[in-house]
Amino acid sequence: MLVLAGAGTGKTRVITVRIAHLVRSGVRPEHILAVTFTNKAAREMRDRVRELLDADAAGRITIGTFHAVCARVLRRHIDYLGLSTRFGIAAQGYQVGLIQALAGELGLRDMGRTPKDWLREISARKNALLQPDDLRTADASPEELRLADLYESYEKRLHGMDLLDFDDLLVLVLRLWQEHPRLLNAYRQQYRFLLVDEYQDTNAVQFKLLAALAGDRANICAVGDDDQSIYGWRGADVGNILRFEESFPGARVIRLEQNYRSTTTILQAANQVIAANPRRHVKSLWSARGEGEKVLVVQAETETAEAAFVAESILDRAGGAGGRVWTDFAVLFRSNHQSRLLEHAFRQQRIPYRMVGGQSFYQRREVLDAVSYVFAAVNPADDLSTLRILNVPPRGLGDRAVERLKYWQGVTGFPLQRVLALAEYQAELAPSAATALREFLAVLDRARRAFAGQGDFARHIEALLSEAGYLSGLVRIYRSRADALDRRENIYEFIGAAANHRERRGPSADIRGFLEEFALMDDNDRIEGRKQGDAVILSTVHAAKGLEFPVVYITGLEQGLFPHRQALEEHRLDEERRLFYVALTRARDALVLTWARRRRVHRDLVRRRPSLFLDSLPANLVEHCTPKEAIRPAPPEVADEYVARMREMFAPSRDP
DNA sequence: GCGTCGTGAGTTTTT
DNA sequence: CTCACGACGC
Ligand SMILES: [Mg+2]
Repeated sequence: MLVLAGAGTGKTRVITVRIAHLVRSGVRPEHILAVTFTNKAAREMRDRVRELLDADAAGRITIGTFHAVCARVLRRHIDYLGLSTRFGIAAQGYQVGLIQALAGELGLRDMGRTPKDWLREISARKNALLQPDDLRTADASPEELRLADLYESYEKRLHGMDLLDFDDLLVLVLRLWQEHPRLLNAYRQQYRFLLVDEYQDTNAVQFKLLAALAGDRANICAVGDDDQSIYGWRGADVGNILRFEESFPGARVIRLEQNYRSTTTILQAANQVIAANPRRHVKSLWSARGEGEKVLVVQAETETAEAAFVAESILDRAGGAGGRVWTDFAVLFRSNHQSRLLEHAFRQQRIPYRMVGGQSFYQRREVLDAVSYVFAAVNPADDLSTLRILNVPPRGLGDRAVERLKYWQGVTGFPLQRVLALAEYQAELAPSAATALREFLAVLDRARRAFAGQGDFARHIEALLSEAGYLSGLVRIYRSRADALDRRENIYEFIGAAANHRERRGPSADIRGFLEEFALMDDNDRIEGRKQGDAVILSTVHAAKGLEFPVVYITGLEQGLFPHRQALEEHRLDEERRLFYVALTRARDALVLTWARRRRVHRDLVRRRPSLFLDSLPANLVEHCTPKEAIRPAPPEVADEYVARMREMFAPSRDP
């Protein structure tokens, strides 16, 4: 069954209700697999199932992202493919480091491509199920051949260190099932009922995984909306949802047309925007929620004024008669960096805020350093982590020491940590550096043994970072004291996440389980205290998928920003428009769209033009204004009351 | 040969 | 703003 329906029609609810229905009609919860797009969505789904059924049943259902579910499969069975079940997961920052090293070795530096570019290319090939050899066709360009080489050594090195990247999690499960039909059969027996949310954003591998698991029985329930496909850049294929009936013959397609979320104004605006896209399933969405406010388009003079306006406007609306709390407001943007200015404006106005999703925490240098210390201790074969932390803080092991290290590795073929321990190598170092090196190795060794035991690994992490001189070295690594303290705080967030993991999982939890979870999580889960509390939500449009808010601000609606410059240049506007559609349809009651006439880009102040998406809104539903006009002046009596209250606050106390 | 400081360049979206 | 890289002083 496919539920193909527009935004706000209750698609996700269909899945939870169906799960409850299945269990009530006698299906064992263990036989149900529900796949969501994010970990947060998985958690929410489990919560809702718990409400509909009970905690026991909810706990026995498998609910998770493709990546989380696949990681579990590989933990049990990846040895069938000749890889270790003790694998670690390499997050993006880690992959970038590896590509950088390999690009250097293969002479691929300075080719006008960043490591991230290479990585994106490799990831695209992997998700299309292409092996390096598949790229080496007779008519392959030199460029493609270079990519094949890089791809091949990347995988070899990664897997040689018992590490998998995100794509591997999916690709290797598929390979596992293809090469071992008996295993596949066992998983088919296990997962007899498949439910998939956000189906429009599945990619080729994910589709094949589902098809393999469904088999002939095809007991699959997918929900999605082709208009909300926004991950094409990551290999997602809208074709999966458009071809559902061919892929799963006999499947029913159900359409839902009532939107329970938005006012008719918001819905009509969104409908008109998305109507400009070709090749889509046209849907006639309607809402019984009434007309509501007009869509407000606010033109600010500068990007700072734009951010200030958003903060003031929220303050204004929150104080109004609507009885709004902070979480009723969401501010959405195209790119992560746009959050900076908004955060600053919110801090100035003392408005509490919270970023949704994001990967920036894991990509922070100090967090990656801390993770690398733990990786290097847990897995002595992890050369990349070892190299990363070898001279952090400075131990006198600079370029020359690393060059000699590589030489000896070439001679012996040992992993780096073993080379570092060689007397022949150490003899080439300055005495002070050799001493520091031996201490470094001893600390890693102690940590390794500590992690192998059953103890509290959060404390072991702290001990490791402390004994290695990393925590105390922060003040030397980073110029300013404030910077060092900030970074220290982030490292303690990492340690706190470890403690938190152990609290939840109990004493049987181990460091590998924690590292896996930490790699798969988003920042909100990584950072304690980011989770709860009444606060305005800041989010990229991508990360806001599946969420809804009473009042939504969409900022930076300018040519080049939203739609993004590259999408404009490469004529990839359809997905940008879907993204705008997703943004619009997050709103229940009110929409405020903003842009700035001038904006600082890099170092220059640049004149901006309004987004072409603004032109596609129905004129009769939109009101244009400046920040000043958008914020209602307080009525006189409110102003009087305010003045009176201030007077009272500052009046001399009448108490003796 | 190591470490620090200054300069300049680059910034979509995420599991 | 943050990172990578190169120049320069130790
Ligand atoms: Mg949904």
